[in-house]
Amino acid sequence: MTNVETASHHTARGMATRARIVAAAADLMFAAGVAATSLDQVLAASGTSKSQLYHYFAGKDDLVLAVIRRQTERVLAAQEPHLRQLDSIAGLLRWREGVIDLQRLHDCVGGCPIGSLAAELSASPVPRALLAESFQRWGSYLIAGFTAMAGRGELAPGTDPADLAVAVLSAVQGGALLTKTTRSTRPLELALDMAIEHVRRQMR
Amino acid sequence: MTNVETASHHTARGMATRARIVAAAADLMFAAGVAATSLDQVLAASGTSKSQLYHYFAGKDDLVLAVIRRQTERVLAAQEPHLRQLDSIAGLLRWREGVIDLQRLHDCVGGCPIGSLAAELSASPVPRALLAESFQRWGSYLIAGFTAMAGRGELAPGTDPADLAVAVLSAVQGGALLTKTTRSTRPLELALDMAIEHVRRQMR
DNA sequence: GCAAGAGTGGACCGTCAAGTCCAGTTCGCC
DNA sequence: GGCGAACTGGACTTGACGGTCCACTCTTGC
Repeated sequence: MTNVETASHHTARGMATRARIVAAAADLMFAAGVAATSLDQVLAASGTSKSQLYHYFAGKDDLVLAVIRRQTERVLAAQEPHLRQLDSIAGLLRWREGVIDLQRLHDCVGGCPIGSLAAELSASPVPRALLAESFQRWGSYLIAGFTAMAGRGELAPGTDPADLAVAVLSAVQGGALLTKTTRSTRPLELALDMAIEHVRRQMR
Repeated sequence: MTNVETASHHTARGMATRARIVAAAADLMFAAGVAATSLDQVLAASGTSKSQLYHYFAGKDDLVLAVIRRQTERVLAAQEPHLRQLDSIAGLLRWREGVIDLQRLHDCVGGCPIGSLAAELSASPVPRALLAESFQRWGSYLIAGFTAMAGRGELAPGTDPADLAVAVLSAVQGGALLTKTTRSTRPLELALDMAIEHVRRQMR
């Protein structure tokens, strides 16, 4: 009954309300963290009431799962223009700019929405599994690009696109964490430079 | 009056009590996060009472600062055998093993103690500043190693040891985050491999 | 047009968190 | 040994939080 993305029993108005709740929760949790965000804050920010929240979600934990899904979609959507062209150094460099611009947009506050959720929630099994899946989805775009490069014979034989993707993602996450701690885009820039150099090094 | 590491007004017994509180808090917060750890849990785990905690700390925020300091010391101490020999690829590889073993020791739960605190606390100015300092201290060991390499002419001219250190630290943090999310040491291994390759690339 | 059920508002409750307070004990020092 | 300060125990206050409940209003399908 809860946690339904598609309109099974829900009307258009209901879905809109649900979406408003998730959007408000995602913003607040991005800014302050999951634990530091109360349901009352979410209700105030979304202009809804307790009964509505519990009409659409089983509880806070369930809402958090919806937030994870939403943030995953948003992160991927924000990179969408670049994600499908990660099959060349030029494409990776364009993606690099996009990722860094995104951090600048938020003044280096909050870091990576997915990464922040992962840091806070990966002690709990269910959110952790969902977040692992989010990373995997993100990584799949990198893997697709690297696989295309390998298919064109641009990658040294024996290079595993999946391993390469994990390394690059690690660089993004670590760079984003240091960026939000130091309030400077520099760490993210350096980490991404390293990662792209790493890819280039596998080329031949 | 609070937050005194050295024995200004405190007796040996008092300092021991204080240390027990910080130790218990650090362990609990490492396992579950800062927000998810209550003072009552800390008291129970340390065998102390409310009045003692508030005798040594101004409040939870103040206790958290002490926890940051303690975890920083612990992380650096755990790497101590390797930290002073980061001036060669061989030294970096030994350090790599140490870092990975540490994650294995905790079954990939919790990630990097400093990184986890940074992810949760870098929205608040005071903890954030302290954590930035912790990263800088950590990085200073890397910088020392790279500077020694540069002094021996092993690094390509124009290579900035500080930039190199930030990139390597980013890899560790990102690798640790993915490691705790996927419950596998693989991401950390791949990230560290990439980072060390990155250093090697700046050589000669 | 009229049920049935989706959607809504907000009062209410139990719990547990941080933080306060005070009375009592131990310690360090003269 | 005795005085003051450090130290300790735990009852207590206050408030916020997640969660429940019920009365009420819209929407929709027939």
